[in-house]
Amino acid sequence: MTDGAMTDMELDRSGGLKVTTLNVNGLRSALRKGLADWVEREGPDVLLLQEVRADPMPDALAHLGYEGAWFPAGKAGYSGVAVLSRRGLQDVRIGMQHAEMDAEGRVVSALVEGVRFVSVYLPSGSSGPERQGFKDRVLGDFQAWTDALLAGGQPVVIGGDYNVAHREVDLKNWRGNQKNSGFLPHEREWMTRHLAGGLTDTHRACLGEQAEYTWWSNRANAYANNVGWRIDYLLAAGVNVRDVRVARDARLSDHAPLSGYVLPGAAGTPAGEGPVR
Amino acid sequence: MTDGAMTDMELDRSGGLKVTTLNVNGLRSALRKGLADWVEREGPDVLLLQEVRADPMPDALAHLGYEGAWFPAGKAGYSGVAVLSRRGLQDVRIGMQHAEMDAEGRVVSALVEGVRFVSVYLPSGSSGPERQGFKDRVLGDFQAWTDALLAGGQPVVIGGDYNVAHREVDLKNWRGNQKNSGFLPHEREWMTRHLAGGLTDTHRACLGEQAEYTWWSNRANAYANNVGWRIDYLLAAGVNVRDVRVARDARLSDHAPLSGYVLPGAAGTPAGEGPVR
DNA sequence: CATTCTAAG
DNA sequence: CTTAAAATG
Repeated sequence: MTDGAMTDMELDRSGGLKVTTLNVNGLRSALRKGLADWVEREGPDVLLLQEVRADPMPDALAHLGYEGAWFPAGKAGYSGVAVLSRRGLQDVRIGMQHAEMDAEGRVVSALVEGVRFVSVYLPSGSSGPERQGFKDRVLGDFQAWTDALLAGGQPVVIGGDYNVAHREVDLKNWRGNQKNSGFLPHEREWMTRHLAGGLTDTHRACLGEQAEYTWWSNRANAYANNVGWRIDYLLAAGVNVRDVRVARDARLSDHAPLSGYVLPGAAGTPAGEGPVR
Repeated sequence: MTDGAMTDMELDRSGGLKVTTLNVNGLRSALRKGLADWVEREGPDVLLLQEVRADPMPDALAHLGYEGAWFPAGKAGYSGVAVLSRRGLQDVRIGMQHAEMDAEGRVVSALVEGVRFVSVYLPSGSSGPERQGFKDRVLGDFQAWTDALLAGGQPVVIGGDYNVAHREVDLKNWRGNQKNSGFLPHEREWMTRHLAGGLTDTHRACLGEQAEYTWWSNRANAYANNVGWRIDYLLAAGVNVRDVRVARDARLSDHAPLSGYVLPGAAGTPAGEGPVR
């Protein structure tokens, strides 16, 4: 390798942390579909899981060197998040001190090599007005929680299923979904404010204006027809996340894994610097 | 073929009706496992099904010429019986005029070529004292119902899951099951009285004292180890049922199909005339 | 349409 | 252990 600027293909990742976020839609199901092999092949240092839908499974990836911080929901088989790491795990924080969110196991975080990694699973509103009302309330509360987190000045990476597509490019049929949960105007505006609070949408920064989805409904032939939504995010503050990509072909759940490289020593610089409209 | 007495292997079955009884443990499941192919291959004229666990499925075997009389339980996905025939179906009787039994879809019958075919699914008592109490009560009521049916003098074939093994030879571990539902002394005595009411246990009549089971638990390796129970019966009054056999290898559910040939013109003669101790 | 849980066997 | 349904997404 030569001195000077490196292109994306020859990016120096030594010393960085590879991170993957994935809504597993049932960890046991994802394991049946080959999650362990995928993780072994891809080798993320940090794994942020959502919809674990099981009690803590410390043995699931222990043979690959991962330890975990688990936060199941109060109700069995429902929701639940985890942070797994093969580079150690410090200062685990269970929940976000929010009775309703924490009853459903929706936020957990831990420090890995000085970076706080957050796994978050924001509620779906698609089952009805009651859950949409819950979602609307907790979006504001989650924003307050991240504001406080960012105020600490420590580097932060948030990975998770937000159940919100931000912009028209983030779902196939944006016109037909303007009245559907996940692409409601106030949800999109909330996401804009969330990012404006100091978080970079690292996937969009790497993508430019290209369409790329992270979730496809199980109904119809959504996956085959690529009728998807980008509702999973890797957001970062005070740290660079490069080479973000979606493993569309992994098929470990109805979501695709979203991965990137967290590079040290770049605090404060938004990753990628792509245009975010 | 020569004149004179025929051996079992050269039995003349022309003009007879082949009947099969089978607890399908979910008709949709049995269809997935190849029930339609099995029926096409075996060609029973009358099919007596138990634990249908579905709303009536008139299309399931219609392509093979079967019409049916269905009696689902009030509760979806639970119990349910049916009589299917490819030789026509007359005078269908739904239930046994017993509120509790009929709420659970446990008895249905119809006339085929002058013989009344009954499909019955007697309750299991294995889930607890409440259901055992129910079972104990309805055994007597079912006996009263068959007494009345037999009093009519018409030929009758009853096929079904009785959830009772009659004698020691009818289950692998009779010693260990003397206190378990399905082999309780009073259940066995009830079965003795039931048969004494004028019904022939046609399978035992064909078997002699040989052990042969019709059900194997899904737990452990009951099937592989042949740790089974004979709890499904083909009982007959006023008609001969010959060549009764268990299709152990069908694997359409946790029960095996039990089939025999109902021969006409033999009213009043117990089938097979094997020793019943 | 897929997941997990439950009730039932 | 297996089924089907229920709740949830």
